[in-house]
Amino acid sequence: MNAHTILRLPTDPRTSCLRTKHTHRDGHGVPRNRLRFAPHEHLFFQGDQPTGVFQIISGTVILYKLMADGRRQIQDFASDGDFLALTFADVHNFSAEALTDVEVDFIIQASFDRALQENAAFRQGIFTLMGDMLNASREQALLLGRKCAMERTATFLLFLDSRFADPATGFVDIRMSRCDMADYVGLTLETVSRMMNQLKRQGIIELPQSNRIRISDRKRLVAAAGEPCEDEYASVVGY
Amino acid sequence: MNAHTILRLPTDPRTSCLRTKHTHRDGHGVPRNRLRFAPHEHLFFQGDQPTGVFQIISGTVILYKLMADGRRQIQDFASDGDFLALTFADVHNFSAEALTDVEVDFIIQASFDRALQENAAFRQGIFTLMGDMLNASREQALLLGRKCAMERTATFLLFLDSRFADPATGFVDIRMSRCDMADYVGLTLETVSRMMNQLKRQGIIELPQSNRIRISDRKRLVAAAGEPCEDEYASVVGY
DNA sequence: AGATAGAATTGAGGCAAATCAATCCGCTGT
DNA sequence: ACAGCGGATTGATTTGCCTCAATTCTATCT
Repeated sequence: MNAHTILRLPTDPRTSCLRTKHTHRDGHGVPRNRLRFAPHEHLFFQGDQPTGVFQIISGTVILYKLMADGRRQIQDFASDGDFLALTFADVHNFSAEALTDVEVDFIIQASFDRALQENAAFRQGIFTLMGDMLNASREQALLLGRKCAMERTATFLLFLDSRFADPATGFVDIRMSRCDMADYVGLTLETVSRMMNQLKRQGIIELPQSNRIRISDRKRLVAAAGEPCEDEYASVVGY
Repeated sequence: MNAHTILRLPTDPRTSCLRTKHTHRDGHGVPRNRLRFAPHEHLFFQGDQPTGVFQIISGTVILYKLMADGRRQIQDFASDGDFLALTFADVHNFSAEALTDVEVDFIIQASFDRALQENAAFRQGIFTLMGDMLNASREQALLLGRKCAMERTATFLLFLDSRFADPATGFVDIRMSRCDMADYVGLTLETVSRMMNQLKRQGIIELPQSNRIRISDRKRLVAAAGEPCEDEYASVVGY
């Protein structure tokens, strides 16, 4: 089942005050508060009112949407350097849950807005990041809308490798469960497990433990991921 | 079949010069060139190098990605007021094709970047728009990853209604084919057709012609679209 | 070491949507 | 009015993934 019980423990305001370490300032002079979250704690819930922006210092955060019956779609696994809650809406329209121990810097909305106004380099960085997030989301839409189970799984493993591989050994320590993977690629956990073990049997990946992977034949894995339209035609249009 | 032959007629530079009407300036003082495209013409292709930004004045543009074997995922139906090609990457990673007759304003990259630097109101508008696009894309991911055929179709019809309904009559003139719809919601055209006719038989929508719709029972259509998680818990967290 | 629990794997069967195929419908042009 | 064509609809069948269920594996605790 992808449906799962979500522990919606309301974060106690007193506790969250305790979270706050002393305010520091980043390279752009923006004041930040360092916060910590344990696995399964929520940074915010869908429906909450945004009060500021988070930047992840360490750890991984799951961004997801829920349906009424518990079906879950994971939008992203955010990690070091990523910004969360870059919204201009009046409510968050997804939830953010710590997958691992997480350290984040919290920037209150007013400080963030001011930095955006006054600091061109900061603004450029945020713009680029939003563009990247949009690209990633649209790539995920292609995966979810048009790829088969094996293509989805292979694509996801390439994503994991690009984000979390140990540069020395090439191994990826997978932090999320099969259910989390399934809820990201729009399959069931059983199907994800089957596809991964099929890739292992074919000698495309090493899977010494269930949460440890290495790509042993990248070319074949890329092929299994389903190729994008390669005949990319660069039209020479002189507007 | 979702695979379809794409006419990749390279836009002749001379032709595209002829497109250009005289430059005018918008309310922010940004220079714009009015361009026109006929149905099936491309504004740009996946893989092209971005040269500027488009804003749609009238008509509808399909944004889509292709896979090597022709599978297509439509990302968005962009219409009046929408901006296209708001990218900071060095290549477009989707294609943009006119669905109807289209009028757009083209803003060359340098002008756009300057406006972004100098004009706070313009910047705010673009920021908000990018946030909206990201939200829309993530909502589509939920649809593609976790909704069944009927939910997808109902959701899409609500989207059509919200964007294209005639405010006087409530009717929507559907401009795209069943194949286009299917490539947006990740189904086949046959399944989309079946779902729409099922909604018609149930008295939820009127479908006097195949390209004309009116919602007659919005409540039931919303229910058929699959409800989001309504127990949205607004945690009172005082960071 | 043995017990226990949670996660992952593996198998068997069912079902929703895809595929394949045949009309049907609404155009356009003659 | 009629033929011809592309798109939409409808039906029959297949299939890829889901569902349900049974082990197996791994980690933790006593």
